[in-house]
Amino acid sequence: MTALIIDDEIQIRRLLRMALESKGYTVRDAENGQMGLQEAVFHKPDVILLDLGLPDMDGVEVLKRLREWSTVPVLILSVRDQEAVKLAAFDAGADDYVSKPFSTAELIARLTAIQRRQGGHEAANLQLGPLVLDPAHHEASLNGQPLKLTPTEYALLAQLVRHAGKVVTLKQLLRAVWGPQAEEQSHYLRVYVNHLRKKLEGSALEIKNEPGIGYRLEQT
Amino acid sequence: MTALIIDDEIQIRRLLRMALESKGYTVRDAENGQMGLQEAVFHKPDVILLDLGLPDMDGVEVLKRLREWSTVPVLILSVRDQEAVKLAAFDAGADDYVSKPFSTAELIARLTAIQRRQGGHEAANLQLGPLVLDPAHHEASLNGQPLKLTPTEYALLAQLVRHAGKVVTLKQLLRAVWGPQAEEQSHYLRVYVNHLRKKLEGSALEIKNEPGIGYRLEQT
DNA sequence: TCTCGCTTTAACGCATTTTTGACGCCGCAC
DNA sequence: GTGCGGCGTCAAAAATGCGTTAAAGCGAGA
Repeated sequence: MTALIIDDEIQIRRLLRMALESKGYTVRDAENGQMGLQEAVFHKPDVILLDLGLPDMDGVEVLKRLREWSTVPVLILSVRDQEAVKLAAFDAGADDYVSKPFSTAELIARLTAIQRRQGGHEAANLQLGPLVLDPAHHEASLNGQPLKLTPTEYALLAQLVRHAGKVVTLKQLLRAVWGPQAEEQSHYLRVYVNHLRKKLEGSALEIKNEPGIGYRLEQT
Repeated sequence: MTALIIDDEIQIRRLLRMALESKGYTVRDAENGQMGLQEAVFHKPDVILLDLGLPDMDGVEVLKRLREWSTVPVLILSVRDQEAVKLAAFDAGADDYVSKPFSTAELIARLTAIQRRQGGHEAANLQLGPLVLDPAHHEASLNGQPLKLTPTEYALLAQLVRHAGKVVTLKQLLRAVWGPQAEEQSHYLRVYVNHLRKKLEGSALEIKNEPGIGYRLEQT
């Protein structure tokens, strides 16, 4: 379970890091918006703590950019307590908003609440027929047999399983697996869908293509 | 989308009811814990607003009982702002905690955030009679049957459905589907309208031509 | 440094989709 | 009746997207 802290004040980062690590989180941090977004793309944290007052760009802007491709839970930290700011943050896709100064215990409690809610989708095993994905360990099994997948293969398959039976657009898949800058690189998908198809051969699962739109994972 | 308010103060219930109804919620309410739990069992609301200071039982106790069988999102309202109370509430399974007096706008924003996370909010489908378009998945269905459309066909039909019953000019259609540089290429439309008409055959929908002006999608 | 496994890039044949062009029809003006 | 413009239909040609395979990069660990 990893958390990403995006805040320019080092004291805050230290305080939060200690609190989170004591709860078993792996913590990464970033001191401005740009670096925060990069971290998010690269390390795919399970939760993000985002300060609104960043030196390089507005926190709400960071959140908007993030939401273009990620649904990771985001808790906003801010010294500003004005209603308009709060509403803008929630509107941009924030999950919670805590004003500084804050109680770390309450912060952790709110974080837990967010992740518990997220848990219904994420923490529990993803399952579709004979295929089981374990997000905690990035492992998969098919018909009870372990299924060996590379990290990229796993990420792609997980995305398909989450929307099992429904079409997932090329852009959605590329954003989720390779990041927003790879939105147009649809050849990645051709290669990796091919890998997955081979590994799913003989099972009741099939990855179908909807030409020009995306892919769909189906149980036959 | 229905909300359940559990609070003993009638002013609060009225205030919340108005705010929620204006946002399109169906609202039910209860003035004590027992009735609240009954309502929850019987009407299965999509979200619950729970006051901690109830006359018959402690709000946290209500929440615990509720969590024995339900995972419905719960937002706590309370006059008490002590940390210990908050932590107990989160620990019992609350999704958010708002202290009275509160801003209704912020409350609604927090409610929306919770429900967004829950997945209750889904992108609005375009619908016209037996035809449903799902923009999130670029899928279409007619009379419940999936309808196979190429990307261009989908884009054109979506444009017509958005202006269902009204004439859409040739230029508008061409700009929306093929881009502004194709404004004059009205022969594209002749071909694709033809495709769509064939695929809509037998349904109650018809694409009519208004000579020299544009096309109109009608329910017959 | 070498090896191994994973990711990225490139190339080719095939299927589908889009574009183009041809032709006939209808309604309207002359 | 004749000519004309916009429309409907069809089918061939061109373009695009997909599946597949293999080789070239790349980084971590021996």
